[in-house]
Amino acid sequence: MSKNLVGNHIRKLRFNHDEMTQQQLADKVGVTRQTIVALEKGNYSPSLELAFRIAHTFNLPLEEIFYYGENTKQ
Amino acid sequence: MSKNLVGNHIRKLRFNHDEMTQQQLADKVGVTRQTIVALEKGNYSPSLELAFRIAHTFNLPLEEIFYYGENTKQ
DNA sequence: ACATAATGTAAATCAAACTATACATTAAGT
DNA sequence: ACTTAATGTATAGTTTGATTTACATTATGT
Repeated sequence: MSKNLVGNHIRKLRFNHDEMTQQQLADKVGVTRQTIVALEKGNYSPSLELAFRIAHTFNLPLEEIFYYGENTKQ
Repeated sequence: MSKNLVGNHIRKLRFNHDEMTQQQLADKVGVTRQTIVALEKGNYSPSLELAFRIAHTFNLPLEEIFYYGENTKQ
């Protein structure tokens, strides 16, 4: 329950960037693959710190990856 | 330990916005005053969800309030 | 001098992010 | 047919964000 209000485009971005795998992204940002899986599934929203690291990895502003709103899908 | 790598301008912004008190900001974003205190002190970085709510309250993009880097102060 | 509002600090507890491990499924290569 | 890489799913456990409560300090107003 307690639905997550933060969505993201991580999955899409992985494929736009070199077909990066979940494991590769996990390694780059310093978390486990399970964390990436959970984020892509939308199970929970990341810490701000992790969000910054992911944004940095994709060379994008944080708000182009993560979005906040009632509508889960943007 | 485990120093926090995310800083913010919350305190500055409170005074730029109507001299908003910690309690008022806490109420607006739906947390307790202690959470605001801890954030201003830099004790930890907020959840991404809370970061979005704070940014929304100040009508600013998230990255103008929160920043990531070795240098704690921006 | 007294009251009140805003802030600082601290510690116990709760809730959510994140880890670790494990196993199943699908697709691609040899 | 077999192996390997990538992904899906699940669950118990650890870490850390956030709450709650409580009390101290400083400034302002009366």
